[in-house]
This record gives sequence, structure tokens and C-alpha cells, in this order.
Amino acid sequence: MQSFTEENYLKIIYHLSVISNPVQTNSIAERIQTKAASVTDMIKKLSDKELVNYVKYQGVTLTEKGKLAAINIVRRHRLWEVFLVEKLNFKWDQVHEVAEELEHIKSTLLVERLDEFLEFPKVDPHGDPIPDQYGNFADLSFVKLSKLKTNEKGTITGVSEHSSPFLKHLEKLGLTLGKRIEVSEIIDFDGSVELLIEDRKINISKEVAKHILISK
Amino acid sequence: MQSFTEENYLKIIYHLSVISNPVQTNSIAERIQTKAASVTDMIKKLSDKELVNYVKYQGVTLTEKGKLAAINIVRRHRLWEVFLVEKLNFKWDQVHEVAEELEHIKSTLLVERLDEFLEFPKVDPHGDPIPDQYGNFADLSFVKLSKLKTNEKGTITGVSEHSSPFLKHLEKLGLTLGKRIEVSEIIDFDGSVELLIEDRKINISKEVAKHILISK
DNA sequence: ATTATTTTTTAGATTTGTCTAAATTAAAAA
DNA sequence: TTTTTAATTTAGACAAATCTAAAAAATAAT
Repeated sequence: MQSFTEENYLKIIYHLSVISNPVQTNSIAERIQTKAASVTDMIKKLSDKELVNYVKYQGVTLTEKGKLAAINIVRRHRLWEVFLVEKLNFKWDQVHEVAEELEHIKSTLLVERLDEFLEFPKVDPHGDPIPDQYGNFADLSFVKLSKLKTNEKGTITGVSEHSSPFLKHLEKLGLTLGKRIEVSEIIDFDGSVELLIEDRKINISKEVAKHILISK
Repeated sequence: MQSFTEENYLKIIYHLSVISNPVQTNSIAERIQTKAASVTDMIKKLSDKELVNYVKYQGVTLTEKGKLAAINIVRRHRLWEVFLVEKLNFKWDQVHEVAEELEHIKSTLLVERLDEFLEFPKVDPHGDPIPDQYGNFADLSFVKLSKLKTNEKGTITGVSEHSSPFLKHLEKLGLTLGKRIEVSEIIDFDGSVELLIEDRKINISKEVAKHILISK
């Protein structure tokens, strides 16, 4: 069984592995709001527990055991996010911090019952997939909105940025999950995108478009 | 803001205050599964934070501030217990350990929304009152079943023992909250009680009767 | 191929909560 | 009232997770 802190490290390493493998000490330090020296200490501990493979000065990768533990934390985090939005009427920009705490509650029964209560959701409020109890993800295929061409259509099914300011911005523009959009024009000057959504025409920056995920 | 551990101490001191005030170091140590020396250390810390009044060798009492904090933890604990039973189909003997963890999640919004979602319950699955957000309890009047005389009737509205074996025992006997009972006989020999419940006649020990709370 | 820079690690200290063992105080018994 | 016993506190140590400052290794630049 891992401590609260160990779980946080495993989760961060899991997320960073997608971007670069092995994961650098400094990138963990940045994400976990701590110093590189502290990360080195913890990595050694996780390595002793065989949750990560660690080569000095190279970085870490998760072992099979570590990966399973990490996916389990992600599963709990995302299930709680669904609960907060669906049952307690939280907005999608309010759930992250609370889910960061709830994800560490240790009870298999709790997680399985919660999953059942929520009717086995496949994605969280940001469109991220929820792994099942064995660690399997439904494979969802996304395209960044910024990659769509003029006149292409699609449905908003996810976001790749979870900060409150970003999510509030999308909410204000009406760009929420499940909405149907069409790219009406791509502005040469700044790469911003003009969209058609529910018969309205709106313009979003390239930066915003990059973080909106579309399925067709 | 208090740490996880500090919150646990406050909660235990709060519960023990009902039995004896001031609360002794040893009784805290026993309940919190630790040594008296550790309790002394923590008490000093809580005293510095003005959460308890502490007189060496005498014991501790909660300050107004400490009492409010403690009641808040009790509130969260009991709300989560209701959630687990009502929404996730936990049995009343399965909720305690998980609620011990959930009670420490820090989010006012979470607690208030949970309360609302559960439709502002007044008691938890063991019949214990749930304080409102200002710390006020609905005053419920209980009598121990062991105090009832022959032929007296009442409704089971609480238990004063929360251990899983005890609660499972009651469940098996059909002695659950809301059930109507009548004392048909009190056995002189061992003080055990014969009850009428739903046209069945059952016998419970004096020990068990002491921990069943009745309202009329 | 050196030198400079960045990244990572080590060494030693700090904080929180805990412990054991010894010392102190309070309460009970003689 | 003195002695014995029980409860509590102090002193000093320890584990977990963190930090700063300095050393070491890897990478980039000249």
C-alpha cells in the first residue's frame, strides 16, 4: 500500500510518461510543486518498492506494478470528478482540487460502488477516459480542433487543459462537451479559428483551439 | 486549518468530553491507538493553536474554537456515512472506516452540496444526530433499551456502539433503526431482555440492550 | 576537446508525528 | 503521613517527506 505522497508521485509520473519516457527529475519537481532533491529522494523510495525503474541521471519509468497503481489513482480521480459534476452539481472547473483529495481514499468497495452508482461512466467531465478496474481504457479517438480544416465538422468530446480559467472561458463561449461545431474559417493572420456552433459564429485563438478535442 | 492528525485528536477529545471533562491523556491514547507521550506532544500543539485548554497532569477541554472544529468533523463523518448507506448501499457496519478517511476532505462546497444531495439528513445510519453547518444538533431524546420496564414499547432510533460485530448481530436479529419493539419480559437471572418485534419473540443480553437506543 | 551550462544527486538540516525510557506528579493504600 | 501505585510528562531518538547548499554528472556551446 502506498502513502498519499507516493500515490501523487506515481500519478504525476504516469501523466508525464505520455509526453516523455523516461521522465526527468525536474519535470516531476515542477508538476508536484517541490524541489529536484526531494524528487530524487522519493524516486529512490519508489524504486526500492519496485514501482519505478530508476537509472541515475536518466530518469524514471513506471514498472508494471507502478503503472497499475497509477492507473488506479487516475480511475478514482476521474470517477470522483463525475460524481461531483453529475451528483453534486459542481462546475467542470471546480472538480479538480477536490478530486485530488478524494482519489486517495483507500477502499476498493467504495470505488466499485461509486462506479456502479454513476452507472459505469466511460469518460470524466473533461472527456478523459476512465479506466475500468483492471486498468483498461476505452480507446477514444480525438483530433485537436486546431487540426481541422475549413468546413470540417465534429463534436467536442474533450479538453487537454484543465485549468479553471480555460474551462470557464470555454463555458462562457458555450464550448462544452457534446456540442457540435463546424470550422467556418481559419484566419491566416493569427491562426485563430472561426466556428459555427448552434447557429452562432464565434472566434477562438489558436491556443484555445489546440486544447479542444474533437471526434467526428 | 488543521492537519489530518490534529483533526483526529479534536474529534476524539470531543467524543470523550461527553463521558469525562476534562479528558485524560491516557483515554485519548487508548482511543487513538498511540502512546501517552505522543498524546502529550499533540495536546501541547493543539493548546498553542488555542484549540484546547490544557493544564498539566489534569487533562484537556476543547476551546470554543476547538469544539466548532470538532463538530465540523463529526458533521462530515456522519454525512458521508449517510451517503455510503443511502447511495452506495453499504451496510451500517461497513461505513465507519471509510468515513474516517472521507471526513478529512477539506472543501466547504463539497460538504454543503453533499448535505443538499442527501436532502439534509438529521441523523446518520446509527441514529446519531448530524449537526448543521453552524454546529447545532437537533435534540433527540433517547432511552437505553435496558432501562425499559416490562410491557413498555418504543422505536429503535439509535445505537451507542458502532463496532461491526455488534451491528451485524443486531442486523441478524432484525433490530434495525425504525423498528417498533415491546419489552415482553426481563429475565431476573441474567438481566437479559425478551422482546416482541414484528410478532416474533427474541431474547437479547443485557449488554446488547444497553447499546440500543429507544424513543417512544 | 575544452569550457560553460544545465540537470541531477548527495550531504546534512528541518518539520511532523511518533516512540522508549526515565523522571515527575498525582492519587490510592497502608 | 508516609509509602506504593498509577498517570503524565520530559528528554532524546526515529521515520517520512521536505529543504538548502554544495558536489557530480550530463549536455550544450565554443
